Amino acid sequence: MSHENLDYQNRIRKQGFRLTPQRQMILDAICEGGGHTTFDEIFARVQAKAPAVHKATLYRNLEFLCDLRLVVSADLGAGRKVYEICHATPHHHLVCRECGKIEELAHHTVEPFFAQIEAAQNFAVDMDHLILFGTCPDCRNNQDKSP
Amino acid sequence: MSHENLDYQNRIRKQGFRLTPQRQMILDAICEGGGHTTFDEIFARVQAKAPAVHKATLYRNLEFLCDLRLVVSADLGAGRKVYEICHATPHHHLVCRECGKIEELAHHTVEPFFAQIEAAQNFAVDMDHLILFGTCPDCRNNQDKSP
DNA sequence: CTACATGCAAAGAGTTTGCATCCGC
DNA sequence: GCGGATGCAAACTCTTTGCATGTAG
Repeated sequence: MSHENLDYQNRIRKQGFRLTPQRQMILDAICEGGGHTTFDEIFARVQAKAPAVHKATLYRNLEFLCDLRLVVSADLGAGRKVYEICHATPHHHLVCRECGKIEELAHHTVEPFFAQIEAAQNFAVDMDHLILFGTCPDCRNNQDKSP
Repeated sequence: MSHENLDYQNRIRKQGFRLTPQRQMILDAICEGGGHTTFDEIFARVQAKAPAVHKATLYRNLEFLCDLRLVVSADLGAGRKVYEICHATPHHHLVCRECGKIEELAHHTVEPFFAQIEAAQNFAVDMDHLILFGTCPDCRNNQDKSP
């Protein structure tokens, strides 16, 4: 989940914006999440390195990085929101209602489903970040054992 | 989108809860939404009839009605949350990003997709209210005409 | 008459904004 | 040095909670 190959330095500077240490640390902190990270996790990681960084700066920069499409955010509902480095291929998530664990769902699994909706109803679904709730394999096992 | 056939009076009273005028008005107001209604819309409709009804009462009752499964809520992300009367069959929605229009998506279209995920990853998707964003047929036509 | 509900106000959490200062370019 | 970015604090919105009063059953 590295962001080194994104040429983010130039993509920020090209438009007259500045590559501040805070922005670099924030990008690093999102990468450390290994895929999806909450605001609080990012904030904790940044603060560990630079305690002076303010929450307002993180709010402003998450919006900024999303605008530049260096980062994408996904709203899990119920106030839960996660951020991750933006990659070329859209990908999706399965969120367990029991334990909160997040699994990945490949885009090629989702694509035929969207295509089917388009064929049937002429509605072009455009979700680069689908979130599906349910029960993960582990929790399904535990439920079977203790009904 | 009537709720008269839900036997909601008894379903509330059976468990020792009370059928207050406020609760009736709130149920009515959700129905008026014709499918999905935001908190503010419900509040405005209730206040039009009874200005004394407090926001806290609406918060408490929306949670209460969702607990009793008389109402379901769907989180559209970005702070957008809608409520509607709960019906037997789960149903899903296609939301147009351009015009905001909401179309229905039949459950039998969605079911095989969930089954496929379960077969592949052993993850039991449990969404009785899937929301998919995209572009509706009308807006797709308009886009073609003016690129 | 009893316990659940309501209205009110105040507290709480999460996020945004105005402004002086700072610093990348 | 210019203009964008930061840190700070205050403001703001949205939601929840405690409590006295009201009222459905």
